[in-house]
Amino acid sequence: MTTIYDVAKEAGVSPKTVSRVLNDDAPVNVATRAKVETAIVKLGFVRSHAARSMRSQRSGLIGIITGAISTSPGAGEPAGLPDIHIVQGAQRIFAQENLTTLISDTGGHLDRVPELVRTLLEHRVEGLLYVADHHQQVAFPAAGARNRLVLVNCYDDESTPCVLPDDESGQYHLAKGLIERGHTRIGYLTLAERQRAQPLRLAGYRRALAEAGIAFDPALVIPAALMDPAHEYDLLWDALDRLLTLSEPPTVICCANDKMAMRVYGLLRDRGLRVPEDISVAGYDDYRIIADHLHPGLSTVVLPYETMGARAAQRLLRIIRGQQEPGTTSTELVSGPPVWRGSVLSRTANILDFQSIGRNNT
Amino acid sequence: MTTIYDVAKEAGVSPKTVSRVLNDDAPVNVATRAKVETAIVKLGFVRSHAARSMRSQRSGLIGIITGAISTSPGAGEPAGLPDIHIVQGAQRIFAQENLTTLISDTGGHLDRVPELVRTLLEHRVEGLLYVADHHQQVAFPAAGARNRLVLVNCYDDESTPCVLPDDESGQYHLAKGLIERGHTRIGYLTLAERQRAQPLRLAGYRRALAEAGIAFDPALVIPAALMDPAHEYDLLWDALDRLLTLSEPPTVICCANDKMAMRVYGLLRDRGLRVPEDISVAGYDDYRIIADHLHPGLSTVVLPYETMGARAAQRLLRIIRGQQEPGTTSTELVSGPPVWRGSVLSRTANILDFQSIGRNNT
DNA sequence: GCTATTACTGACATCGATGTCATGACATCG
DNA sequence: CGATGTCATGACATCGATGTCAGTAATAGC
Repeated sequence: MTTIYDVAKEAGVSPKTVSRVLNDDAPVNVATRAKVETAIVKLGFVRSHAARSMRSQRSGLIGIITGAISTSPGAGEPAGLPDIHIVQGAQRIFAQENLTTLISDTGGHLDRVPELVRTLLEHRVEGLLYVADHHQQVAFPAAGARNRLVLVNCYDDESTPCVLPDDESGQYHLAKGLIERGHTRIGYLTLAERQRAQPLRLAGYRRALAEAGIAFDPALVIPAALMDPAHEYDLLWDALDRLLTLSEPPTVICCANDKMAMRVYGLLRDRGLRVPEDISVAGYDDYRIIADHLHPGLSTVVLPYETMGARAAQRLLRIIRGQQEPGTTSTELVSGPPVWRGSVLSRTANILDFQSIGRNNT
Repeated sequence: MTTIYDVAKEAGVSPKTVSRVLNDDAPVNVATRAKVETAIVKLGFVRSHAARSMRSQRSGLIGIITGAISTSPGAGEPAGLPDIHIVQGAQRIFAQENLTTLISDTGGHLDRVPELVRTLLEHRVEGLLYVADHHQQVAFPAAGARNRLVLVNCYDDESTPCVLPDDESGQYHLAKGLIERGHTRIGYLTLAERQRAQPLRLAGYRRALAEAGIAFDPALVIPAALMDPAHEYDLLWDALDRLLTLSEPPTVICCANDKMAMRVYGLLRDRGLRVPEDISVAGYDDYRIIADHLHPGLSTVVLPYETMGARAAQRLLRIIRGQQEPGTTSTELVSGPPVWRGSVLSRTANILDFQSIGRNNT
């Protein structure tokens, strides 16, 4: 590899002058600069990041720890949008700031995290992002990075700064939108109880009902997702059956995520029900590949992973740069709007029209 | 940051001895080693990668250039499995070898590639992987990395080593499997003509037909995917309509990818056709989120991205280490098997049964 | 016309590790 | 018992850049 010394010799100047040309540090005579630049091109010189960052004590690196890249197929994937989108959003911000991101993948083995953190620290990352694959509590072994760490999609009990999805608000706005569209019997196939998002979303659902003066009916809310996907299908079939055989069945079914909604499409079709003419369906996540391409398109709630990643990145930058945090709270919530596609029928426009459709097809 | 000098002072030894403990280079007295290790823990010492790699001339870094992370929603996504799986496979191999991967994202801007390459070279990556988002020809500006570069999912005209999906074989085995299941009229909704995979897959389709002695009927093969997804939907509807209104319509429809198959599910349902009782459907990619969760499950062909990534990584390692390449060819094909799920009806078991089903529902 | 800046350049030390070489204390061998 | 080898350790140079400081020449200010 050629060094600035080679370049200096070639151009007949001192190494320091080459450095000045490279960094545009201090004034350099145009003729000198030209000579140096010619030499650089001629020798194909490329700066050594190692030498540079060693001297300047700045690595220009940000570490991201995630399981996104290797959430292996088959491993208990906790249903939801792939967290790679979070990484995406963060990387966008860091790239703008000329920071290189060093992405470390857990490969699904959480016990490898301390090792990964160590590697990142060896690279002298200036900050660290920990990205979880779903909203959860974690105990991140930050070892020496505690004060330049931001958690994304997770939180801990040490008030480490974190960025979380606003599950309550998301489900609230979805339910509110459904009510505005004339639905009052809103079925809800939920996540497993112990999923962190679950009580939050349920709270949002109930808030929307309460605001509209609709009584909460526990029979309409059934858990239909398990951590273990193996038995999930039967569970879903059963939950759906319970909803549809109620004496006063729902006119719309909210699903805990888009993947579940996709299955519900199939199950409803098996029962001879059309979406949305006979029954409306909504999801959660706005998992584009599903929501966009299902037919009809799936109404759902944006799980704002990209934004969360970007926010976390901005927050980390503020911390690194020693700027005062705007608020004093460690938790930052990011909410995503509902997206309305064909899967939800509006019953407000013309009730009579709806009834005639219903009569023809039930 | 503490250095080995600090550790040396704390432990009362020379820096070199600390280095020896760290690298387990040369024999160190157990008592000395203990002192050093204690000092390391006490001071929270972490090696500097920069200094290390500068001296040893080994970075332990591999660069990966991809658009995987930021194939932004909305940008003309060329339908297919997200290339993140390729990165995944490669990273698995590199992690085994204690190499850290530096993932550079094009952010969808191909013109940023030279800049990314430069950054990677500044980090003195020992090898470079370029990952494309679909099977295509590229002109990669390798600038100085030409001899430690492997292309994945793409190839160039300079015989750079590359790893590609075996599209011919994939479609061949799918069609062969369909024929074995009693299908002879096999509809095929293809990719756009200029997609590299298209002629290859068509060749596979025709080879299977030829081997079974079935005449090729051009009316059964219709392009239904565009590079621009905006008009794709109408195109697909029209293509499907043409297939279904043939005097002798197909008993199965092969789609260019799983996403298209998902849409076809919906369109077929609109026409009152049941999958697979009335018509079978097959996809391509084995995009798990779709293929697994559609109802019924989608029969498709594995696009072996994870394996391709791993193979490319292994190949790059061989190149870096100066080991002789096994073959002399620059191109390495990786084939993926068909996966049979519920969307394809076997007509071989009992033809009469099938006919009765058909009569009831047509 | 003399001082105060500014433009431009280079010598040298330094960042934090490791490679090379030297050295002393023992152990082993013939 | 002397020659040789191994263990254990440290002094010193070095990797490739940049920060500090110094110095010269040209320009500006009064």
